[in-house]
Amino acid sequence: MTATSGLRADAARNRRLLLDAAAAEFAEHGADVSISRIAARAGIGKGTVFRHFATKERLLAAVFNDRIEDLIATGRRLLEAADPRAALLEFMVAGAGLRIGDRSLCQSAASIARTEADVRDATLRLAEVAEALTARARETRAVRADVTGHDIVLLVGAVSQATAPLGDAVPGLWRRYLHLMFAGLDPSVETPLPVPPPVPADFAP
Amino acid sequence: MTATSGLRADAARNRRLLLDAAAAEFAEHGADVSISRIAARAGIGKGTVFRHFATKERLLAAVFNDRIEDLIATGRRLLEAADPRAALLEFMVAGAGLRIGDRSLCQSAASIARTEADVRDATLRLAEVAEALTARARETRAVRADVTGHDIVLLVGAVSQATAPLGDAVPGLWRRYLHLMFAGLDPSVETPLPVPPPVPADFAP
DNA sequence: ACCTGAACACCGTTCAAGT
DNA sequence: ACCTGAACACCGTTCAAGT
Repeated sequence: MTATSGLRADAARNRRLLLDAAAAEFAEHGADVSISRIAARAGIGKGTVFRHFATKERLLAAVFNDRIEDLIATGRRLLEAADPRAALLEFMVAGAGLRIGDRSLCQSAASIARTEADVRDATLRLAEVAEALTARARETRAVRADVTGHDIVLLVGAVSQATAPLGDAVPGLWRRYLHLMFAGLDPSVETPLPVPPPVPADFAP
Repeated sequence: MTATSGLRADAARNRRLLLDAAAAEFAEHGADVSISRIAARAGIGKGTVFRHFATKERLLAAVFNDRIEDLIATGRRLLEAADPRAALLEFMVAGAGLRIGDRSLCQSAASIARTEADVRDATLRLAEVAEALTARARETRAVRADVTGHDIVLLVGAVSQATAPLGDAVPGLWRRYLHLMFAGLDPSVETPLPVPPPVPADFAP
């Protein structure tokens, strides 16, 4: 949820209407829908859109951000699950499922992760939750020792893009690649990786 | 290489200049460069661009197609390598490396694979080469028995998109995820996959 | 303080006029 | 046959005028 404090009543209301309309339009017609369409759906003038978000990219980032926050909440919940391995897998399923929901939005948003400050912050917090989940799985030897939370976040994104060439022709196909990648995390084939994992500093603009 | 037979001499020459200019501009500035820029770089009028390619998407598809043809050639060559496992890995490295070269182009092109006939055909021929390479690896138990050529092609695409959130901040990072995914192909952890692989019919428009 | 729609610059695409 | 640039519809963004 993006902040609405300090706003006049009508402005706060418009902002909410705008975000809801944008989320719906992005999901239905992809990231290329026009601002006019979104404004019309929200019942506000298109000039008002730019008063709340300086650029279309920022609006996209805000919608994407809400999605990340949802996943962070899911991750926190899964930290209390009994089986660390199952919890990590479920986290990845939830993340990939979320992103599959509107792939177009997430595809455009991926390249924004570093340029938009709020998306970067949310991504780093998501990576922290992922790292906590991964640490539990590492300790029980459920996954290899050299895998980090950042790895998990990037792999979830990769899963959701893997089936892009097929559109929605084979609805659940992404699960195939999620399981294939999860198998790659197994300690039984722990050959050394050629490159170290990314660190938070790599996300700096 | 896209066909130029049956064209008048000047048209064939312009088509080549256009494709070269488009490839260069897409690589340098991403898939969002304007047709005007491309036309200017090719030294032709922008009206001429649309005489050769009815739409910007089709131009993008043509450039992407040349990239796929290159990879098909690489795959054919690797079919004669001694070690099936090393050959498959090298094929995936070559494919991901190619796509990393201009990720923006490949990102836009992914969603076109099914709508543009020539891209679909090239993709299917690529999958055939990948299947031949995979079959050799399967026979020597270098990879699990339930992995197909289509799987390999989709995984290569996934690798190239995995690091999109980081841009070019960590240059060789994609190799980390390629090796992680390749580890997932190992027969030692062959848990059953939840969904069957895609078949050529799934690429039908 | 916030909203609005007309105005602007730019882009993909079309097409009448040229060779 | 093919090339060209002016013309068109549309988009993201700005801003003067309103409340």
